[in-house]
Amino acid sequence: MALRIDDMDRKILEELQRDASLSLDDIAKRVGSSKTPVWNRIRKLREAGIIKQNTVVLDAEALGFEACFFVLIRTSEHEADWQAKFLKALQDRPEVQEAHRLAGDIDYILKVRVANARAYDLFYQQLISEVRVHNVTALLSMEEIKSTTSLPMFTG
Amino acid sequence: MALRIDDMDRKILEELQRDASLSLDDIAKRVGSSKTPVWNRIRKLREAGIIKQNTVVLDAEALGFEACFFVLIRTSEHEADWQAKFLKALQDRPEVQEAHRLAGDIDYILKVRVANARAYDLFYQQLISEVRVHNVTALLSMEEIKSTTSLPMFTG
DNA sequence: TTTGAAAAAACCACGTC
DNA sequence: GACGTGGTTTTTTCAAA
Repeated sequence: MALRIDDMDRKILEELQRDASLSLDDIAKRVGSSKTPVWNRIRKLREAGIIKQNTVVLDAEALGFEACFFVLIRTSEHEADWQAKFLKALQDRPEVQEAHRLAGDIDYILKVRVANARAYDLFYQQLISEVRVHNVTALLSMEEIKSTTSLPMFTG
Repeated sequence: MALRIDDMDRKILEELQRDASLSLDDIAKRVGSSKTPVWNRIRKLREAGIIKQNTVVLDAEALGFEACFFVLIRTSEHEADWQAKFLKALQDRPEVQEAHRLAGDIDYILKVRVANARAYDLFYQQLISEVRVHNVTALLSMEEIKSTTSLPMFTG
């Protein structure tokens, strides 16, 4: 689990984040190594869970998801069973792309992607009918200025 | 550009989102088709820009990114050159994973991933020294309840 | 859409340092 | 231990039917 990551690993991860469809040879060339060590490192990173998933990034708008909301939630309930129910509701809804429990005044933030405002309202109505929440504020995104899943490998 | 997407495309995209490392044969089996048509569809989806990127999802905590903030920004400036400068500042910072321009009271929301609270403060100080903002609220994530990049292909 | 064949890439065993 | 070479197997790619 506590895998030691060195600069070579970081370089490989950087390349994979940028383009996971590169061949081993290409990655090896870019990071200044060769096939086998790169392959072994990727396998280790995968087994250690550092690399969690191989996926594709899709164009949300082209697929009809034209609205994106950030939802700020305050609740007065903090009991375990309420939390479990709330959590399950979020997990079950594919519109919810992110959900965080927060410190401070606001208890939760969600990122919700839907076709349009109507679809958001449907989502919202269903959610509040399932779990009790004290206060909900929806922030509507007008423009996605930046969106990346990449983590910076060489912060410095 | 205006590629017509059918259910078979959607099934393929669903599989690719779940695991982009599957072989064509495996995908074909899962979606009830065979290699060549699946390959042709993927190529088209790629060329049409529906599939934007192949990437890996990494374990942020394992890589030392232990803090995640949502930053709400209000500004009094709405001129073009201020906006361009602000936009560039966000693009240039790898800590900023998402940035949206919002409708309403709050002008922008950012999602920022950093090593710790100290690193966030550094980021914050640098940002406000570069661009003028009226009001900034940082929401600290205590727990990532859900995180997915997957779009639901069969909303219904 | 299926078949199939050429090219490329992944995977893995062995030898080297 | 980590790296490199090379060979086998799988997969991708793209014919042609």
